[in-house]
Amino acid sequence: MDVVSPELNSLLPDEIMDTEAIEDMSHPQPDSAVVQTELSEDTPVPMETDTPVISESLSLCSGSSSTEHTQILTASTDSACSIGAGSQHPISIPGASSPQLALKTPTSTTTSATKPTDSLSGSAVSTSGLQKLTAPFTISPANHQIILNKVASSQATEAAKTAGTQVIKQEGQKLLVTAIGKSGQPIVLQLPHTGNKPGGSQTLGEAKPQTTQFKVVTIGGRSELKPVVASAGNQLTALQAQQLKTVQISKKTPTSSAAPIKFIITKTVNSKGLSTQTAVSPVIAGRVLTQNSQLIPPRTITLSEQHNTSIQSIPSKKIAISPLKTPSKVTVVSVASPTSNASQKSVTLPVNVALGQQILAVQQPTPVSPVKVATSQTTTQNMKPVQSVSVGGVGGSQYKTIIPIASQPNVQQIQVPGSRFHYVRLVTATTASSTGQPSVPSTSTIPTAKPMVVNTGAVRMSVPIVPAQTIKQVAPKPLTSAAVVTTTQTQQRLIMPATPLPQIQPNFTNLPPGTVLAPAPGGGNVGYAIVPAQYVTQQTPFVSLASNSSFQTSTGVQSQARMPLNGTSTTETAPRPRKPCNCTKSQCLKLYCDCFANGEFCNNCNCNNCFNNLEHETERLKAIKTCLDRNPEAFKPKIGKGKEGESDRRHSKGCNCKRSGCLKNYCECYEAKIMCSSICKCIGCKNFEESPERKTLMHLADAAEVRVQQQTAAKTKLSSQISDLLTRTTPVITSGAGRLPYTFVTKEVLEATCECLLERAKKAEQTHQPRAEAERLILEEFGHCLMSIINSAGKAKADCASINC
DNA sequence: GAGTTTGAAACT
DNA sequence: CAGTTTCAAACTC
Repeated sequence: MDVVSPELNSLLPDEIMDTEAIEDMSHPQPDSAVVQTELSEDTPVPMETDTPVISESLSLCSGSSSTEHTQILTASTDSACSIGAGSQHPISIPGASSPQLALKTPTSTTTSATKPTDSLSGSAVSTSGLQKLTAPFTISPANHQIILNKVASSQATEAAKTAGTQVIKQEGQKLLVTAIGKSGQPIVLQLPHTGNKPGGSQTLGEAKPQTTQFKVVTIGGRSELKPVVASAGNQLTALQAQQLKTVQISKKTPTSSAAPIKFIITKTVNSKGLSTQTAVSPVIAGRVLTQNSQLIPPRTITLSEQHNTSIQSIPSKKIAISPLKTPSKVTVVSVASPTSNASQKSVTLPVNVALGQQILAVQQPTPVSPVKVATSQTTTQNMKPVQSVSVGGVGGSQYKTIIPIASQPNVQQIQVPGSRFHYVRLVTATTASSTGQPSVPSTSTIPTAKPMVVNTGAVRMSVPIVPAQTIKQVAPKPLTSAAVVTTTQTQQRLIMPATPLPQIQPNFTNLPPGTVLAPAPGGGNVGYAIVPAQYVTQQTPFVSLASNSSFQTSTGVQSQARMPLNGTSTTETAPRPRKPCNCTKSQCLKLYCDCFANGEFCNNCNCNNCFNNLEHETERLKAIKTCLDRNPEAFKPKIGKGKEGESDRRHSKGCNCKRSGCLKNYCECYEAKIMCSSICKCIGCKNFEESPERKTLMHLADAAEVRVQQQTAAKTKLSSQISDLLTRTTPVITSGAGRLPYTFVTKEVLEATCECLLERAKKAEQTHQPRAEAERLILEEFGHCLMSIINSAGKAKADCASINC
């Protein structure tokens, strides 16, 4: 997991990147944006682990002139600010073997008056504990400049001077963010990929022939902007600079109907065991732009050895990451820096590591979308639409998409550790900007996976970790005027009434996963609907999210997205279909109903009097609220990570079995294929590690599975053989040789046979033969006919066979 | 497929 | 919080 430092985000300009400009990579406009992507096919990506120290600590501090892995970081988006004006802050990354790089951070007052108070100091980036930057640093976002240049490499320095470029690199993943609308200094951040090892291999990784995804995104058109890329050897060559693909991203004018998107940086991350990596396709909605190109990795600052890179004030903050996750691609969405007082701005920046997704969202100061939606607060203030966050990636091609959230700070993405789902918190603008503490106190977090929150004064970043989930690829869903958080695998979806029901508004922080907040069709500013995220895209007409013209541009992508109802999907990427429920009395509005419990609509179920659908929004919302009131975590997955140090999953509550011995599917633990733990209150439990009964069952299950596999293989083989046989016999039949006997019974043959039989019948009739005798004669004639057919067939075979030979 | 068993959810 | 009831899934025949 890697996260763009908050200061970096704070440096981002207010201008909205026109992502449309990057959609068409073939027609880049060179003077406003530079997007460069370099893929790293074989770079192993460290899996997020549950180790105590997951996040790497990156401290940028002046005075620490470590000879290892030091870069010059100069942050300034103001062209007037020269790199020399800033103070140099060497970054020392213990264990990093990369060449020295000095961090220049211009602290002096610059001409940029937009962010005079956004200075960032202290540990800005926390990467893996294995690797820490010892020196604190100070970045003056006011300059909108972060320049990372190699001290030893004058070329890089010069290059950095010439073009304001922010480069975030992780081994196998390189992210270049050009200077944000201003000809500032380049920012080069390296996200080292050294697995669990400190430093050392980072430079080696650059020297590897592996391809890395490298991107340079420049926001804000400045003709003087030039892509600056430091080579792996801290050498910036013209060729390398040429290799950088430049894409101009014109500033989005407010008149655009589309919701403003600052910019999105897609970063490819290789995951272990995943040899193949696909480039992230451009995402219309999320405007994820990924471009693969062979590039020499620029010298960057290592943000994280592992993919877990978080910016946090507490270096030892632990991020629980499920081992199952295999993030391979990361999309980093950069957002504009808030124009308001930095101290008042707080943004939760969730990073979904487990899903191979990183989310970096920074609120945009400029309100663009006028859509109002109900908030979790008692007030119904203007809420800015939240754009969907799509988590893509199945297997080896997961990519992370970070989409700028609302233009105002009233929407926060919430990652609930231990939850498989993403949440979006809607808060009022005042709430979001009022405190440095997380504005989502109600958001439950699992101790093992607490969101990493960095309060930099300008931007608070939250880096929550969610349990590993094998997510399904979901097409980016450019959602409209709604807060949409899309998860992929387990689509817990919730529908809330589109009609104004403030009195029954549930706590949004406890909404079922996959919740999509959408403005109610015709509901005005107060109505809202919480619908399954996937449902939104699948049932677009129903949701009518397009009511807001500001999101119309994403409809094209919406049509592409197909979301399942109750697990059913029209695409192969859809999750495994859920078993249809059979509820009869609960109206599918209680947790008895699995569909409801999973936040899904009932679809293709066998339930009676089902209210778990959009037609009963009110009832469903009430039921949801009731459930949440009873148990705020009612919609959270029961199976989560165990305690620290426990790698196994465990039931959040534990079972209460009495008669099943916890060896039947009655037991939730057993059903989840996990063993009972100390929190279970079961009696006569046999679902523990050493249980012979359990072992026996496991063996039986294994044997059964083997049998199933064998049967499947046998069926496949048989089918293949039949198919092959048909393939081989078809030409034979048509050619004559080997034709089956019935193939000789043609229409003509039948007619001739019938004529023979009729003729024989006429003869018998003419000769006044008895009926029995007539039948005998007819049958006899029929026998002759058959013999003739058979003889002809045999003769034909013989002839064909002789011809073929 | 009907009936029984089971344990979570809901209720008191 | 404990006991009881309700409920739907799991299971058996």
